[in-house]
Amino acid sequence: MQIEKKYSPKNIESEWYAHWIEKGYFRSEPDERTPYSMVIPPPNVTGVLHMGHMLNNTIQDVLVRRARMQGHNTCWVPGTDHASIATEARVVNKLKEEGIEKQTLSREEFLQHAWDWKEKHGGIILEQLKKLGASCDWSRTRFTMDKELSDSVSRVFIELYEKGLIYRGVRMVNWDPGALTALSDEEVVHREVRSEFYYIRYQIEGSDETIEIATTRPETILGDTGICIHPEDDRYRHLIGKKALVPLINRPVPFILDEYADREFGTGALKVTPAHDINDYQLGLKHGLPGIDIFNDNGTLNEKAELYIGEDRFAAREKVVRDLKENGQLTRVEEITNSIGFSERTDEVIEPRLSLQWFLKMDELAKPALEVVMNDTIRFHPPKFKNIYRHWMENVRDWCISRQLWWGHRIPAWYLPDGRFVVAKSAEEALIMAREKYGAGLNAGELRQDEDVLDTWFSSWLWPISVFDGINHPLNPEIRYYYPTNDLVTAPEILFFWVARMIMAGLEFRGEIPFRNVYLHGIVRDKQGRKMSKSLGNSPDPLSLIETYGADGVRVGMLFSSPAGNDLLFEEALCEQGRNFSNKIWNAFRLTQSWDMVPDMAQSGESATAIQWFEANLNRSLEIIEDHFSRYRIADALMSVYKLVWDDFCSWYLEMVKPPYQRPVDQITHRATIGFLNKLMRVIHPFMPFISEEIYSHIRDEQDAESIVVAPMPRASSYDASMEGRFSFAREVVMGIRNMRQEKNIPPKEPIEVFVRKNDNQPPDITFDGIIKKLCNISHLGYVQEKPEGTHTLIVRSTELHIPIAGQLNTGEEIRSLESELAYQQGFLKSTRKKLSNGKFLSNAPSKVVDMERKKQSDAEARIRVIEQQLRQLRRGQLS
RNA sequence: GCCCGGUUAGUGUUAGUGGUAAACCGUCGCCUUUACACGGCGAAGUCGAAGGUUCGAUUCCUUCACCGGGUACCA
Repeated sequence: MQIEKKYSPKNIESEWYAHWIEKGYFRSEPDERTPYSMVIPPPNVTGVLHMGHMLNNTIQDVLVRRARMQGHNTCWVPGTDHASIATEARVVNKLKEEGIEKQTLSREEFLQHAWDWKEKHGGIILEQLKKLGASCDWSRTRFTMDKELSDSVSRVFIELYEKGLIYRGVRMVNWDPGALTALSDEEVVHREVRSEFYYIRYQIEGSDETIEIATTRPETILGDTGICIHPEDDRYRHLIGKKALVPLINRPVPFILDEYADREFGTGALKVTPAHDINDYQLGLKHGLPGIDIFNDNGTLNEKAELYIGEDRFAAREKVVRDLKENGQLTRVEEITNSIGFSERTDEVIEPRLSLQWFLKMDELAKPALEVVMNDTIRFHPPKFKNIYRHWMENVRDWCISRQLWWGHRIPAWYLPDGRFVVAKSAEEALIMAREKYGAGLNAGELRQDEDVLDTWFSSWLWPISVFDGINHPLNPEIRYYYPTNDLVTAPEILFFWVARMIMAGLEFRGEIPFRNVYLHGIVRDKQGRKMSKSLGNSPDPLSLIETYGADGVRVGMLFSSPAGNDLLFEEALCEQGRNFSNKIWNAFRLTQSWDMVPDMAQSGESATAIQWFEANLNRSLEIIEDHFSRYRIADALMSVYKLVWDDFCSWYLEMVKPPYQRPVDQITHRATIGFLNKLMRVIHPFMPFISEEIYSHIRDEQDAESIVVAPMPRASSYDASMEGRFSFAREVVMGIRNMRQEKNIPPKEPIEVFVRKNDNQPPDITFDGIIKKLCNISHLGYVQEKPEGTHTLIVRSTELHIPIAGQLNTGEEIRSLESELAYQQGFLKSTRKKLSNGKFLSNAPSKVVDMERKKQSDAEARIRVIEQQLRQLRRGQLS
């Protein structure tokens, strides 16, 4: 068989993926096996694959594939999210490009456009995930606005309303003047910004006196309805009962006394604008000040502002400043840094605004959801996120769930003409309910459904339940089998948006946690640590990465630098490393395929030892890998696999058993080697699904599973633990000799002789002697009592290796290197001696440590003896 | 401001430990050896700073510096 020298993943990957789908390996139906279920964090339906998705889904796929090979009935449910704000904005923009304004369309017409857009562009990302190798059960693909899922949303809305947890009320909300909707607290991102701090002089009514007030938002003076001063502030106490005139519009406003005013900050006097600041709002409530809302929805000023009507708030700010300056009421301007809220979606500056919205009470939902995380019923990986979670949960405020948008789940509330309302599943039920409640005479035309939709997260929080239809049909066999899911893999960014709320929903609607483990991975950043974004243009195109390095290579590259919870500084070189690893595996395979196997050939002792050693090593590594997985240390698990394959299998094992050029290999060794390769492919399959399947398909036995996807994951079994120690000495010898060859310029082809002098009275362990001979091209390996003449000496631990060297090269350099080694050893010896002569050390340190110290001392002494002896000899030679 | 987390080789990524330090990548040097140059062999660190506890601290404690995250207030 002719096998390419370089592994090329391109066709292999797409063919295997198609094959897996055709065989239905990713499909899951409830059966008698233990389930392993997981839901995908649904990407935005209009989204395209970016590096964050690649990382997120690679991790999930590793977990799922491993669970599948461990015999679980695995179900990874894919799907997408309708993303109200983002999708609506895109559809609005697209319509604008076609010359259609949203306002000119009816709700139904707009939604038709939105659905068309979704059908056309939605779910591209899911196709892209297939390129990555994601082993989702595609037959279960869900969308948050599917019928079942939408029904689930209104059902829980009604239930929570009836329980009194959902209420409607006027509150100060975060208004996004770009998206024209209210947002929840979580959708506001606070950033420190350099701002101007304006000092403005207010006239006292009926007097020449003025009072100075500082503000960062001078345009809001037009909504001022009071001035707050501290009750004990002597500077201003005399003003009580008087009124100040709001500059430019001369509205008289009263002084109020409240300890909220900070005497140290600004001028100590605070303007109160109850309609546009949460603290002012509370002050206004407390002291009976009216609120004057001077802004329109889009952030322009309305007629209540009296001035600059129709102008944007930032333009109005400049004009207010200009006009105040002109009339001398602006006394000075300072630079300050303050924190400003921005919309997470549109990046508009959030306008705090009084508004009638729907809210969900959080206290009762938060308590049990906090408890299950703090007591590790749900485990966070890494656990450091527990603290952050607790902090949020303990300070959670009610959730504003209504959005002034059309794309999403419409709020199931119907209003009577007088504003009273009912909450019901449908218009029909609403009518019946309204008649019962408010009078039989009502007709359908008099009821109007709420215009708003629900926050997207109000559907996402049900995701682990609703994908199995567990809200509408709580006892259906699927939800009972798959819920709770096992693991959730996501980014800490959405810990509150999503994870916390899923936990609340799970406990509230199922009485059970939604998942047992939450794996939180970092953000993919570029090499300079910047978040990858379209506008920076610093994100590589995931699909072209896959094209270049293969999905296996990219997966490995992403995972290499991705310890749990830490951000990942992505470099393309990591994918290159992944690709190189593919190639290494490929060539190991190629080597085994090039061997001629002769059935009746006797197995060499070296091969038998090599097999024993690798068997032990493999099991030890499997133990380590299992431990890493059990602690969700996926990058570490991969690193262990990488070293097992590259170092242990390729660099050591294959070199040990490799037959000389064009010579055959015996049957036992051949079979064992293929068996190892088979196991290694299975261990590696969750990380590199394609190349492992390709190689497996060539080497599998008749009785093996037909595909590696469903082959059993090797498990660690008991092994000869002494092998490791014995081999590690042999490895030091081999490395020492290789090193010496390089230093002395002895080509690998030239055979050498080695005479070993042991400096202890133990019989030598010759287990690896044959292998050492083979790996170092040693023609004769013997044990001696006396150091032979004319040899170069290597010291491994306290054993001397004497190697005759044809031409003595560079004695001086050798002396120098021995001298520096001697100095190091002497320093080392000195420190151990110091310890051992310290009575306190001997009496306080555990005896194990003291023994170790004694062993170190005797080893060092032995080494020093050998070095000194050799130095003497070299110096003699130099003199003569 | 408060609360977490971090600082270990090269303005890289991370393990780890009360007994003079590991891995990956990168860099550099040598090697085109018959699986693989997408390869092989090798080199380089006062474990952020200062104190303290200890026979002994990179590890435990305190303070500080810097970085990251969360969160509050900021008129």
